[in-house]
Amino acid sequence: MSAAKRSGESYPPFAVTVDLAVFTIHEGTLAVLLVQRGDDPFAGHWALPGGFVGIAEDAASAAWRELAEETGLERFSGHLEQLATYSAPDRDPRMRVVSVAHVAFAPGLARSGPTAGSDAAAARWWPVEDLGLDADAPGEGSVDLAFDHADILRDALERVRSKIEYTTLAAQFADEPFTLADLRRVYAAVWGAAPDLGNFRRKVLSTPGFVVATEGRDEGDGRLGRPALLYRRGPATTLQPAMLRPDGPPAG
Amino acid sequence: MSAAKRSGESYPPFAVTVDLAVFTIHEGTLAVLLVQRGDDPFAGHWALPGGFVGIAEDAASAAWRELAEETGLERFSGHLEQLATYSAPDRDPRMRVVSVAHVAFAPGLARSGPTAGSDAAAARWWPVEDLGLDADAPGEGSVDLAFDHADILRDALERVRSKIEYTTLAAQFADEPFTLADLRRVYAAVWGAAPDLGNFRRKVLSTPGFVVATEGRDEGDGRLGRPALLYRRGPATTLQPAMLRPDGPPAG
DNA sequence: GCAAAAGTGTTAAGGTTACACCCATGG
DNA sequence: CCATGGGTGTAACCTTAACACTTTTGC
Repeated sequence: MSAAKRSGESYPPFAVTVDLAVFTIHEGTLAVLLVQRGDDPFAGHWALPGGFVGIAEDAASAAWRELAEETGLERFSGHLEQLATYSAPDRDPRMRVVSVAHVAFAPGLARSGPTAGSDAAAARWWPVEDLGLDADAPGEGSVDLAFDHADILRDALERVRSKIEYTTLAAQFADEPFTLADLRRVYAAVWGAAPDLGNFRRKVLSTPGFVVATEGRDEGDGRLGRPALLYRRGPATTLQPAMLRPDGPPAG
Repeated sequence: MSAAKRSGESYPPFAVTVDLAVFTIHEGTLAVLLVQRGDDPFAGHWALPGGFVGIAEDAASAAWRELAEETGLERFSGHLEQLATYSAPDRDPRMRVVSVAHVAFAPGLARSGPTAGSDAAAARWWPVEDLGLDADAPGEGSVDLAFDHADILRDALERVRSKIEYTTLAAQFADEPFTLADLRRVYAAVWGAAPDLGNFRRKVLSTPGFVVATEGRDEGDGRLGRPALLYRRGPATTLQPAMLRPDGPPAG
């Protein structure tokens, strides 16, 4: 190894890809973008969107490029970050592929339709609860994903769930301007349980720069009840102390 | 892109390496293992140990293998985890290399000498404070590391510093059996500031499974004062709520 | 007025901070 | 008996959890 590194000898060639777990909130539930594979291996199975890293770009650039292609959005306004790298030797039967997985999320992606610029056979937003990721036994009632994408998606989900605990990224899921109830629904969708209303407002409003108030009120057409104040995302990035999930983070 | 993926066309070939940021506590300070490069590029510069990922192994296996080779230890008893992947196109002038960086730490590594099984030109433990990582301007008083290893090391340091906040991994830095003062010195070395004595003990002892008491006492030879009780690592992995650093985590 | 949704208050419990203080041991 | 390090106690403060309650709107 270092011998090869020092002398510039031959080294094993790899393909390097990025895979994307793109989340959005659609009709109150957390949804992830999946594409259906046309060819073997795993023909017909659903998979995370992704593609090869080009010879002159880094993984982050490749991820941004794929994101634009798959979502059909020129300017993706949300958040993208590296998750982890998956490198099991048998993860792709055709060749030796190392995948740098990324997590992305943004508001309202599901509205414009995912297939706009996608070159996949089919693409759709799946509510994560319909994927049966928590079930230990795959098969019944669950979608079995291609390659190791179920592992990646599980890790991505946990990343998102924990990240909104100690950062302000939840606001990235909300369409601007948003009400505090909208923001709370983001937490409810991602965590599966809503934080206490009163404590939630206090937390958000007492964190400087989490949200900034606007002049407007939520004057919906047929909506009931008192109109809520509208907010935009503020400059703050971290929450301290963290917002706690109603049931707490998983052990381990 | 996905066209290539679907049809099995040609793809850009990459070299994939692992780089290791291996930490230990040596004489009360946090130290990292670096190797001195013998050849260009960056001949004479210090670098993180690492090597190519083999064609039949995953990145974690490669990291464990390198760890054993570089530290000369057959059974590495500490902790190893993936950090992130670094993939800038120009990070290695010779070829297109993607590196999956890992973080490792264990107690007492510096005692046995790092060069035992290493194939590097030279290897030594560097106190992290001597590396000048915090300085924005490299050069004066700081070691300039090869490739993007200063970036990797900065990220690795922040990972370790934050990880001991909410996990019991600090105990992985301590030789068993250890006193609570030993464990507190781990936090002091990693954070650069010691947590309050009384609060620290209460926190550790009130977290079930962080440490387990032993029968023994610390009966040193020429040591002064009251002998401390000795503990071993317990089965717990997470701390909740987290142990807070004296000055708090960095913003951003 | 009534239902619905937004927004405010209140109190008990528990954790943290920042100390001061006491205990055991070697010289 | 004194220095040294180990170990305990405590009061002010802050945050959270879990509610009950009030306000504003549309019908």
